[in-house]
Parts: sequence; structure tokens; C-alpha cells
Amino acid sequence: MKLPRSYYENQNVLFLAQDLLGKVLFTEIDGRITSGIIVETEAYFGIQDKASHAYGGRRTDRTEILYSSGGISYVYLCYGIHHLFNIVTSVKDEPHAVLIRAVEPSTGKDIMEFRRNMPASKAAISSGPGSAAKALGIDRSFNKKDLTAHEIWIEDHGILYTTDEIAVTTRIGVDYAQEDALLPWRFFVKGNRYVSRPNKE
DNA sequence: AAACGGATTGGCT
DNA sequence: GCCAATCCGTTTC
Repeated sequence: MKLPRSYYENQNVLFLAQDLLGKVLFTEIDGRITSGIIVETEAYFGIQDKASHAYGGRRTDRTEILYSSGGISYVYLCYGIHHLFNIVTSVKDEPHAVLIRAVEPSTGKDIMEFRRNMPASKAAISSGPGSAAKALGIDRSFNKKDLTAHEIWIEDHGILYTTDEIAVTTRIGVDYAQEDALLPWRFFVKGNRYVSRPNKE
């Protein structure tokens, strides 16, 4: 059920970003478990991707974790407010990552409602990378966590989507990446109400 | 040491 | 649809 380390060491980050749709992301905080089905992702393609924090081989205190072998979390603060959760993938020194942009609440909906201060009936509870992370209780303390351990992990519940059920579009909010902003590296489940900005081409 | 800007969201128009 | 909020990591002086 729990995805093994070898899953994350796959060197094809575009495959993983798509394959992660339907997988279930769990956190356990103070004994309380919450989880959500991943319904929207984006791939960040290492040193050759202008939208990636590791573009050009950049290594700083913040980005160093991206160069790890796959199966580790990368959480950073965006706009001073939002924590964005990424999965580090591929092999050591190949800093590929997958951003989780939306989940469909599964386990512990009442806890998510409390964290987000809104009913689970509202799609906004876990739609968008900042909201999905907050619903699952992910903050900076979840940076550099082993995804095969017990605080944060991903399970395969056998949910599969055909290519017809998956939309492939350009990424969100990366206009600064110039031509790389045009790459079709965002994946989401068509028609799922938790997907952020489903109409963006 | 200080300035700059962002893989966003939510509230208001 | 538009825009302020908000602060850490990075870059620059």
C-alpha cells in the first residue's frame, strides 16, 4: 500500500507527476491522521527547467534537498503565507520534483475542516497547492521528511485513471520561466471539483 | 546589512 | 476580475 522508496527514484518525473494522480497522501500529526486523493500535480524538471528552484544547477541551503535521491519532501514558503508541498524524485544529484496542487479529502475530513475553517463541502478546502497543504497540516516542519516513514507518506489504493480522464496543460504561476512556462507539465483529473483553475489551457 | 520578489489565496468590487 | 497580505530565501550593495 505505502509507496516504496524505489517508486520515487524513477527518473521520469513527467511519468511520476501523472502516475501520482489517484494516489493518496497521508499525514499523521499528534496521532491524528488526515489524507487526500491527489488530483492535480505539476512536474519540475531539475536543472534544465527555468521554473525549477534548481534551475541551472543552483544549490542553496533551501534547494539542497532537491538534489537528494527521491522519496523526500520539499516544503517551502511562498508569498510569505503559503506552504507548498513537493515530492523530490529521481536519483541523487538529479533535482526533479512534483508539486502537489490539489487533493480530494479522504480521511479525517473533520480535522481538515478545522484547519481550513470551512466545510469539506466547499471545494476550496483543498484546491490549490497552499490550500491542499494546509488541509493536510503541512507546514515548514514537514520539509526534508522521509516519505517512506510515519509522519507523511503516500499510499496506492488502486485508483487508476485512463489518459482520457487526465488533462495535460501548462503550469500555473510560472510566467517568469519564459518559454518553459509553455511546457505541458501540469496534470489533473478531468471534472474533479477539487482541481484548481480547471479551465486554464 | 538591506532590498527584492514569489510554484498563492481570499476578500472585495 | 483585481489586488493586498506577508515573510523567507536569495541577491545585491
